[in-house]
Amino acid sequence: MNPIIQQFKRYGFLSSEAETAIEGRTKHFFKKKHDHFLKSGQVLSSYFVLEKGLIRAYFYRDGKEVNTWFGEENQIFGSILPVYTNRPSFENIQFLEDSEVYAISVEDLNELYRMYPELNLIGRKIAEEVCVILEERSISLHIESASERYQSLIRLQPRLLSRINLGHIASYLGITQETLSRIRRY
Amino acid sequence: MNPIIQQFKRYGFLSSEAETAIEGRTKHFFKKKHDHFLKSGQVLSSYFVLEKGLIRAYFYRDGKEVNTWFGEENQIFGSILPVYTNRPSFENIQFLEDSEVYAISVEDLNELYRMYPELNLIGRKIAEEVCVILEERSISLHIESASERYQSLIRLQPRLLSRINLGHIASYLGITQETLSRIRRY
DNA sequence: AACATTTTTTGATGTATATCAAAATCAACT
DNA sequence: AGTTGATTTTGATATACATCAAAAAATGTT
Repeated sequence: MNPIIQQFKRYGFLSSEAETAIEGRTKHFFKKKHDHFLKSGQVLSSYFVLEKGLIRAYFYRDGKEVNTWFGEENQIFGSILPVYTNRPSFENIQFLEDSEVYAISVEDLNELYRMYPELNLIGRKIAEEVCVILEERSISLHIESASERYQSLIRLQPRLLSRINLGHIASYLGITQETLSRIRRY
Repeated sequence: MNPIIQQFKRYGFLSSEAETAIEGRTKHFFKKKHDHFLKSGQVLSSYFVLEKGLIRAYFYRDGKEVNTWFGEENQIFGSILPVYTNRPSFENIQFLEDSEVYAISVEDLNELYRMYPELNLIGRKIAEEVCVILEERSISLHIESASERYQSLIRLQPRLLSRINLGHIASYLGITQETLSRIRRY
């Protein structure tokens, strides 16, 4: 089954008509390691699911890349900003491994919301779950030391550490790679 | 007009039946400065609006209070966590001025979502807007220095500074009051 | 107005993390 | 297996911010 539909069904009921409509608008494609999904400011991003693969979201600050999150299999993600404002995201999304992707564009999603208002319950649940995740992330950045943030990451997304290099992890944690190296040495 | 309804209408259409149902479930009350709205873990929080007043949300860390956000007039807020999970928030909410409040409980809100599914569009929009705000907050904590975070606060919520003491502001920014004082001195 | 309480500022010193430079290790390719 | 480039670690030093203590200023109360 289309993994977007599979993810949607975790949040609420989907009529078979809505399911068919989503099916017809789902894009399926493959990307190579280092490819970009979205160039910031170019394309409206959308919700998507990795059947297989790994991605990072990042933006530029003083010419340097800053990672904001990582995505693995069996998650639904995308930028909320374009869904909410209909404007492009400032985030770039890059594949860190060869990946198989199912995606739905913002335009299609908004049309689906119009045609099948029942989808708004699922959209609400997804946005609410993202709020909870972002709240935890803010608190972690607000009060935890570098080493505590690293421990939190190990606890919450342990598999990431074996798939992503330490430079990317350090950037996500908001510290330098040197500091992360020293933290790991204990 | 009931300011909860007023806020809801900023996000989408509300049928007159739904409006009446919300009206009937809205609680209206007054609170004194220093009162608490919710004690964490006790009561399920809800969406609410300040007709007049000022609040802070905070939690405890190592016995000390840490502020997570402030709320003023003409905003809708509450913790998403209880709405999403139906479990109490870890946050405490305290009034920083004598306040007039309109509120709707999580139980009532969830019943309204069931009775008037159209409300899910509004709920989705609200959650999506909160996502955008939380994303900005995370980025601020991720990459900005103490002084930059202070400047961002001045830019985004200038009126807060004249209504809230510097201890509360410093806690919100994730720095000590002494550091904030030195930042302000330039 | 005088006193008590709260809030803000100042000073001295300590600590976590950044920066810069280089070495060591690992991975990829021929 | 040897060479090249990427990743990770190590060392020396700098900086932003914390901590502790106290003074100064502002605010509230009788």
